[in-house]
Amino acid sequence: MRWPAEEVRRDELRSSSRPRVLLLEDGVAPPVTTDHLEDWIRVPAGEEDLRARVEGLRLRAAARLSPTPELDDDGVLRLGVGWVSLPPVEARLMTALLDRFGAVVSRDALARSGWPSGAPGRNALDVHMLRLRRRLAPLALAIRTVRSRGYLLEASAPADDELSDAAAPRVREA
Amino acid sequence: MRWPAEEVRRDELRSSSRPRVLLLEDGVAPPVTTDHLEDWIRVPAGEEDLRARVEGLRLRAAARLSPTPELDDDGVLRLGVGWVSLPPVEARLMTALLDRFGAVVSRDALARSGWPSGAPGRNALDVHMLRLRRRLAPLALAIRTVRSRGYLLEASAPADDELSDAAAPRVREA
DNA sequence: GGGAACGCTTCACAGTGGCGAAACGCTCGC
DNA sequence: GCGAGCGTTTCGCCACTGTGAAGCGTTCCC
Repeated sequence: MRWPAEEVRRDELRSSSRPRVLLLEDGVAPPVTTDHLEDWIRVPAGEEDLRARVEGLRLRAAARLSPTPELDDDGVLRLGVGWVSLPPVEARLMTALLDRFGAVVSRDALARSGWPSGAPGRNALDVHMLRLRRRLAPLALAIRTVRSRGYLLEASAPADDELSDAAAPRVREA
Repeated sequence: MRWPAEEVRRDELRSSSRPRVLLLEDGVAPPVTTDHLEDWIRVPAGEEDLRARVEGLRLRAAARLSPTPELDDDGVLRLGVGWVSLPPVEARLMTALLDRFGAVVSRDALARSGWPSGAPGRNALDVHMLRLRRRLAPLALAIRTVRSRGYLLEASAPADDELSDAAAPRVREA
């Protein structure tokens, strides 16, 4: 969109939380904003530069809609503004889950990830998954069980999704 | 900073979650990232444009992290309107925490920062962290323990929010 | 169909070690 | 001497981890 010619449209997009790139006409001062979904570029500009601005903005907007949790080297798991600290074993388990975020990770792979030098009793994994679930709840992350296959990490669905779970189709492999 | 000449420095800043503006040299492709704390501009560029990029980034960074406390050379720590004075050892510890505001600082790093010429007993650090906590409380700053990892400095307000918003069942473990 | 086997969840309990906190004593500058 | 800063000792709680076992629904097999 053009700026400041299309100021009205900018405000509409802003109020509906949609991303936008302002094309600055010559001699116009750049707007300074804290809005993460807004960017600007002075025209004329290279095709490549414009594309980079749009693409970067698109990625950030997507990341905002389905935020990916990040686990740093100190065992701190961050998602949005919140964070929790994970003890060593659970941090390693979490790494395996994050590597395949949204996909199934087998119990075996989890055990190898959590205890690289040999797993303890079989039940240890179960207990740690339970503890991880409880730690993750405040961040709106959920670990789903895929029976006889493994576990899957995903963003916690809103409450209504969980309620329908009882009568819902089980996640099964075809 | 320049790009891609200073790529190493870019990565350092990224990993410590600090904002940065990349100055693109002629003919270089712009980087596309989801990092909210990074921006870029192609040089040569107008002084005004550069300032707008920096200022926008600064505002976003400030909005993301709460206001950053400042420690002067006399051991006076200021945040907003309030301030406290820190004795030498605690001032040095505070420097280490501020350098990585919001991230975990290991006990080891803290000990090296607090006692550059060799650390005293093991528990001296614990006691000083306790004393720091009490001094920081009036400024609404909190030092969080990340067990077996280190300590983390943050604004103390967020914690209350998180506790109150969670309608979760009380989670306790023996 | 019905019972046994299986897979997962959850609780209860114990050992180990990290950390919090108080109390005490020493040193240094005013 | 007095008070602030600093370090040590000591005690105790609790986080982290692993084990055993109960509960429950699903799957398998006769």
